[in-house]
Amino acid sequence: MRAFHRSKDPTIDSVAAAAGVSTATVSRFFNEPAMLSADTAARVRKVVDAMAYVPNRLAGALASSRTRVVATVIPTLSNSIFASTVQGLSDSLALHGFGVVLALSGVNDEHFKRQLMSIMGHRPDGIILTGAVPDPAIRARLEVSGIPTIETWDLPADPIDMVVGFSHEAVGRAVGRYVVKTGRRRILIVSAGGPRALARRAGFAKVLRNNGIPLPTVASFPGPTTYGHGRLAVAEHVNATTRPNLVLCSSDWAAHGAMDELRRKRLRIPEDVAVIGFGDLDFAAELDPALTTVKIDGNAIGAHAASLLMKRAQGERVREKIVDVGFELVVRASSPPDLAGTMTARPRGSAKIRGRPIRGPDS
Amino acid sequence: MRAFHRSKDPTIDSVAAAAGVSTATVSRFFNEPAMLSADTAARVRKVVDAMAYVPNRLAGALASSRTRVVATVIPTLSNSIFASTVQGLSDSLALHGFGVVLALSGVNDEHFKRQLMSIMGHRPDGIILTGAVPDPAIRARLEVSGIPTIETWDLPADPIDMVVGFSHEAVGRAVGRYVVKTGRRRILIVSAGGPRALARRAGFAKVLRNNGIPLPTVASFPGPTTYGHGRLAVAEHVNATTRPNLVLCSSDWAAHGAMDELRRKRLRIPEDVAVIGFGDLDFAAELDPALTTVKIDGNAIGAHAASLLMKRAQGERVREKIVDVGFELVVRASSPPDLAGTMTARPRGSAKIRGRPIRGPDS
DNA sequence: CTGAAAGCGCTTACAG
DNA sequence: CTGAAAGCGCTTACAG
Repeated sequence: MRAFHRSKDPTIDSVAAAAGVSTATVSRFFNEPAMLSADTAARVRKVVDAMAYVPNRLAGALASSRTRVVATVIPTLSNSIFASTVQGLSDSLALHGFGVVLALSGVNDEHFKRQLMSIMGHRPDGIILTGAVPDPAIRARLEVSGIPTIETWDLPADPIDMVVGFSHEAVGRAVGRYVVKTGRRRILIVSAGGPRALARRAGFAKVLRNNGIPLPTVASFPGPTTYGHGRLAVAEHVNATTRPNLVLCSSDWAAHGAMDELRRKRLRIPEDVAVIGFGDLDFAAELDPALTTVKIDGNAIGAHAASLLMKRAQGERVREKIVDVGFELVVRASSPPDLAGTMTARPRGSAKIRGRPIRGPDS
Repeated sequence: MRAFHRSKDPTIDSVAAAAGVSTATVSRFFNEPAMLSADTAARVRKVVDAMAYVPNRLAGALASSRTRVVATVIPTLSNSIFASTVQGLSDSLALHGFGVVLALSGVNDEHFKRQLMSIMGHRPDGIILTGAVPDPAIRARLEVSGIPTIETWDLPADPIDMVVGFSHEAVGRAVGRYVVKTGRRRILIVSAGGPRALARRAGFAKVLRNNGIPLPTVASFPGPTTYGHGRLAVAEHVNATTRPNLVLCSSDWAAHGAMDELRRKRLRIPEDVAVIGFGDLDFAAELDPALTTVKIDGNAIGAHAASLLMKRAQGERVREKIVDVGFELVVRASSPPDLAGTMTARPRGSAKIRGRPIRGPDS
C-alpha cells in the first residue's frame, strides 16, 4: 500500500517531461529561479502545481552535499530552559529554508553519544549543542566530521568550534555581589547538579568567601530543578533552628516552589526571606512578589547560532567564533536591594544589572 | 575548508576496499548482520572502527526509500503540553533506530502549511500531528503522499489516517458532571481559544445547561493559557460584586496563576473558591492545596503513536487506526467533591475518575 | 538561458 | 554467505 503510493510520487524527471524541459531546468526552478526565463518558469510552475511535486530533499542533499538541516541536541524537552533557544533557532533557520532535527540526549552520557552518531548519519549542515562536551572521544569525532558545531549556553575554555553562550561563573559572581549588597547572610541554595549550575555556585561562593559571608546550605538535585524541588528544599531546610533569609534557586521553577512553601510557613517575602531564581521565564515577572532572577535571552542564543551557521553555509569565514551574549540580573520585589525589603524607587519596579560579556570576539 | 573535510568522509566504498569485501557486504554489516559470517563481520568491524565510518543515511534512504525518520509538527516548544508526547515518541523510536525531526508550526495556518511542505520534502516514514487538520487542501496532500499520518491529542470525526488521542468534549462533560456534584454554581472559566479548549468548554457547558446551572463567565486567551493568564483572569473577574466559587482553567499553568491570585485576594482554596486545571503537569500534585486536574498521559500518546508507526514500517496492517487513550479526572484538595471543602477520606488524598475511551477500535 | 550526462553514497534483487 | 551492477532522485560543471 505504502510502496504503491510512494511509487506514485512525482519525480523531477516526470515533472521535466510533462513541462517539456530538462531536469536541470526544473532543478533551477527551485534553486536558481533567477536563471530561468519568465516563460520557462511559468511552464514549470504550472506542472509543479498540477502534480503537487515536492522535491525529494534526500536526493538533493546527496547530490549537493548540503542538507539544509541543522541538528540540535538538548537533554530533554519537558521543563527545558532551552525551549526558547530551539524556538529562536528554528524560526531563524526557517527563513533560509533550513530545517531542525532534534535529538533528546537525556542525562546519560552513553545515550548522548549514540544520539550524536545517529545525527551524524544525517550529515547535518550544522550541529547545535547545549553546554560543553566533556568526552574527548566525542569531541574528536565532531572535529574531524568538519560539520560546523556550536556549543551554546556556556563558554567553554577550549571550544570544539563555535560558541554562543555566557559565563555561568560570571552569573554566579554577579548574583554574589548583589547578595552581598543586600546584606543577607543566611543563605539556602537550591541547585541542580549539572556542570553549569555548579559553575554558578562556584562563582557565587567565591564572592561570598571574599566577603566573609558564611557558606550557604545547599540542597542539590539531579537534572533541572523543578517547582517540587523548590518546595521540598524549603520544607526541609527552613525550620525553627535554621532560618535562611535568602533562597537562591537554579531555576525560576524552583524559585516559585520555594516562594509557595515559604508562604505556607507564614514567612513573608522578601521581608523574612528573599528569593532569587534563574532564567527569567515567562511567569517570573508575574509572580507576587515579582521574582528577582537572571535573564538569559535564549531566543537570541538560538538566533545568533542560526546566523553563524548561515554564514558558514554561504562559505563566509566566521571571525568571531565565540559570542558571549551575556546575561542580566533583573531585580524585582522578591529580593530587593536593601535588607528591609522595600524596593528602591524604580521605574516599573525592576532594576536591571547587565552582565557584560566577559570575553571579546575571538579572545 | 568544509568541503575539504567533507571530501574526507569515509564512504561505504572506501570501507569495503580497506576490508577487502564488496560494498554489499559492508551494507549488510549494518543492516543485516545475521547474514555475514563471523569472520567477515569482524573484518568489517575493524575497518569501520578504524575509519570512524558512519553510514550516510541520506544515501541509504534514497536507495531504500525508507528514511527511518518521523516528522512531528507541534505549535510551539515553550509552555507546550506536547513536550511529554514528543519525549515518549522520541524515546520509543530511538529503540528502533528512528529519529525525530521537529517542525514548529506556530499558530499561523499559512506557516503550518509551509512547514508541512518542507517536511514532506524529507520523505519521513511517518508524520505526527497535534490536533486535527482543518484545511482540506493540506489533508489532501497528506493523503496522497501515502505517508503514515497520526493525528494526536484529539479524536477527529474524519481522520486523515491514524489517530491517538482522546475526546476533549468528553473531558468537558466529565469535568462538568464532577462540578455539578460539588454543588458549586458560580463558575469562572479561564480558557485558551483553540479548537480543543473550545471542545472541552462545549462539553462542560452542555452538562451545566442540563443541570440548570448558570452560564459561566469566560476569560479567553489566544494560544496556550499561562500562569499570567490565570492571574489576570482572576484579578479581573473576581471582585466584590462577582465572586465565583470555582475557577476552571484550560491548563495547569493558568490554574496555578489563578490560585496565587486568589490567595493574594485573601480567598481560601477550596473553601471560598475551588480550582481545577488541565494536564496534570509535574507540579500539579505539588501545589498547596494539590490541584484537581485532568491527567492526560502525553508520554503514552507518543509511545503509542510510535508503535503504530513501527507496525506500518514493518508492513503490518494496522487494524485499530483510532486509539482513544482516555483521560483521568484527578481529584485533589483544590477542588474536593463536597462544597464544604473538606476532602472525603481517600488514600493519598486524591481520587481518580477515569475517562473511559469513548470509542472502540476502528469505530 | 538551457540541456546532456556524470556522479552523490547507498540498497537490493539476482546470480552464484 | 558473498559480489557485480543497476538504480534511488536529485545537482552541477561543462558546453552551447
